[in-house]
Amino acid sequence: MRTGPGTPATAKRNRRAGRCRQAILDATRELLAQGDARALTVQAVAARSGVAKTTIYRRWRDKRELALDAVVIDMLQPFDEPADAGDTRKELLAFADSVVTMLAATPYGPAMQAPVSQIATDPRLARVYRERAVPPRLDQLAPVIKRGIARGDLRAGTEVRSVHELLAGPVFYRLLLSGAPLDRHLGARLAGAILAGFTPRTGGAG
Amino acid sequence: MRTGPGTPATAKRNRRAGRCRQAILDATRELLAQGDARALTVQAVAARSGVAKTTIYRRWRDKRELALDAVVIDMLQPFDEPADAGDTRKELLAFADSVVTMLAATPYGPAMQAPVSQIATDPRLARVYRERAVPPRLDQLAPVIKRGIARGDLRAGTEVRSVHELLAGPVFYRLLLSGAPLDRHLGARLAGAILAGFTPRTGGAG
Amino acid sequence: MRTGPGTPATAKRNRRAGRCRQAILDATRELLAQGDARALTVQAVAARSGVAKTTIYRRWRDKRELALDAVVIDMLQPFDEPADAGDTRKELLAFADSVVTMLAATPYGPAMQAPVSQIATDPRLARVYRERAVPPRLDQLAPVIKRGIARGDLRAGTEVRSVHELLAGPVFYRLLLSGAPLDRHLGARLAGAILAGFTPRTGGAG
Amino acid sequence: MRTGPGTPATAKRNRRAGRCRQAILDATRELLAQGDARALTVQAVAARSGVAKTTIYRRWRDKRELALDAVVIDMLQPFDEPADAGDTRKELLAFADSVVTMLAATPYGPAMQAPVSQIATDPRLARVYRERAVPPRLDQLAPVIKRGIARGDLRAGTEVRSVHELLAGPVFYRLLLSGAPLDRHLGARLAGAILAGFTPRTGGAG
DNA sequence: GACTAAGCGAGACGGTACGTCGCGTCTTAAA
DNA sequence: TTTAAGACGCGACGTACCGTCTCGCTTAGTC
Repeated sequence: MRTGPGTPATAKRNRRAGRCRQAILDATRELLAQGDARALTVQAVAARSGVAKTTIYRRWRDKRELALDAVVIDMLQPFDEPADAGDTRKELLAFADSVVTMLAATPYGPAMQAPVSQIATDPRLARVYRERAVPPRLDQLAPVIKRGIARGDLRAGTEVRSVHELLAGPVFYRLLLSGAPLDRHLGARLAGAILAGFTPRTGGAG
Repeated sequence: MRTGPGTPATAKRNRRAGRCRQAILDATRELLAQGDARALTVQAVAARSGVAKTTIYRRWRDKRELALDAVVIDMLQPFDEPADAGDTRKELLAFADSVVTMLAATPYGPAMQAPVSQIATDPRLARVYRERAVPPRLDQLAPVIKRGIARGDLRAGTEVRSVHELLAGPVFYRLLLSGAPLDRHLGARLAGAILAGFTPRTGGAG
Repeated sequence: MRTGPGTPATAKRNRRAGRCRQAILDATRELLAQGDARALTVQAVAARSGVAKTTIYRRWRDKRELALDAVVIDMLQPFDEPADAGDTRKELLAFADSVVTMLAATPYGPAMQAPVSQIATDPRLARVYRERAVPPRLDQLAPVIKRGIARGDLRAGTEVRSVHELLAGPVFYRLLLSGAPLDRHLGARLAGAILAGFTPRTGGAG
Repeated sequence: MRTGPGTPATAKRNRRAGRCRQAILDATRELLAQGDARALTVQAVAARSGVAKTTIYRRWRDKRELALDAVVIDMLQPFDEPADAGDTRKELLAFADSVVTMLAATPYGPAMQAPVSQIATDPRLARVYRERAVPPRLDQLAPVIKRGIARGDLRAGTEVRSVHELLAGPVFYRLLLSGAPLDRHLGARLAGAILAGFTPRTGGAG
């Protein structure tokens, strides 16, 4: 019913709400980055962000959704548009490196572990992840694959999803299970595996 | 091989203790298999196994170690010795399939999710996993790689660990993150990737 | 007497908190009155008072402080101001009877046993008892002694504390140890002992 | 049915059993003497006495009976026969001092607190106390009273039990509740109170 | 001097209560 | 209307002792 001043009021409210939201997400990421999943406590987030616990629950159903939200945002932000480098290996490498870099970056890597591991145990979170985090990645990878096929570097019919699994799977495996470092060589090795596996002869796009 | 008065006592004690231990681990796996990580409660394990809560705590430090123990045992059980099939692709496929099969099996797959996610967030558990679950797998894979190199199917210097990552990583990625099915084709695709990547020409061991 | 915006808030909060507190103390006394010290369980208090266990622990450090609080309140409530009866024997008798009556009353007597026994074994509780329960009693008795001395019924220099010990000690002894009844005669006998001991001739205030 | 050699067998058995029993009681007293009632645990007694927990439970129903047994023995041991000193005050003082001394002695005083406080909360223990610990005391005091009456120092009809309450009550009150010291003056004051109360004139047996 | 039975040690076990932690709800005052 | 502040119900945690039980060993007394 209110007219006129309603819009600026809403704007102001949103501005305040936005500040709250941001403070909460920041605090969440800081806590996640500590590497101990148990450090992420709603009360700790509230204390660190200077926000009331109630305010957090008003916006997120529970701390796991909050955690997921905090990191999905991170995963979506550093997106460059996929560049045509004229070289399939380089493009695959660029993609693999973007995955490695994101997960290796401080504080994103440690901050990812808890939410990602929660994805594994909560179908609802998994659904959010699959719907919000994966498709953009596939969209980014698809043109690379397409050009690779066109160049004759990749087999016709190569599925984007399969390549993505092969590139991302080992990275996550290191992050979550083996604990091996996410170093510079990993991206190259993965790109190489896509092109030639571990066969003696260098792959077609060498 | 010690005989004498000590042994029967120990045996009997162990028999009783063993029954307890088994009941606890079984209950743990059943709860884990329900797919909801929060279903795994020490009290629930106690109730389901008909064992006192204290007995559980007498044997495991907390429910996470219990969970890890329950699944590590599962991971270690289905071990066949790696057979020389005379065909690198077949051997890689056999290995990949063993991973897929184990994680796909009911109730082991779902039961793995919770502990695996905990491994990701607890360095102590991660260490246990790396020390107890990974080496046997690498030991199993190593001769396959060695024979593959000898046959000229794999590049000299191919690292067991890298191959393992490439074979296991995508499987875990599906299980934990993407939720894609662990089907029959996955093993073949992974073995193929090792041998030829996604290049048009069939790999050396085709 | 502070007014303003703060007070109603506090009042309302206190009203709720007060209801909780009262329910807890009531349940505590009921359980104590059962005569079996082991019946006093925080969980039982919670169940009986319809309050969460945590709420109890938010207010009292442990069940012993709760028990002490529950009975100290009882000991402090029935305080009349010490009346000048013009007769030392009567005044001493009134005091002694007030002790007897309080400890004999249902449910206060049985309810006292457990906390009192705990006072005996916990210096911290003992301190609370001495600081909160004893001084009011001495304050009550002091004018009686003073008037008794003034009347020539009591020796100059008679210590309040000594008289109190002599009046209260046997009552507690019956309650806690001998189990003898806390009857009507006890107060009179104690008052008489103060005035004349058990000597043949009636004491000065006879 | 067995005759003859049965008795020595029992004797030897009893000798071993006696050693056990003694070790247990000693350990119990040591733990009680620490002043913290919670220090008395069956496991601690077992550990300290070098005896298996089972052995303790074979002889005592629970730790409270054990504790009571440990101190009742102490209360019964230091009995001198009541001497005719020819002076009622001296004899009363001797009795009062024996109570004070026993409860003040290390480690008996602190060791008494826990069991005595348990007497207060367990009718079964109270019964044991009344039946085993009190009568000997009364028997000891009775001749003193009798002689006091004969000498004209005490009123005819003075009840032993009343005098005992008046002498022992304040001592226990200090020990258990007020925490006041069990010093030298206490006995004298109590004996004096019996004889003259707190009246100005010295009592008949001064 | 072997045999038997009783007591003892060791310690796992089922169980009760403890006191703590964090969740997510709810109420209330103030902005 | 939204927020901060925080009490509350709740469920699980991991711990401490309890008192019971089983079982092998030792020891004491019998044959």
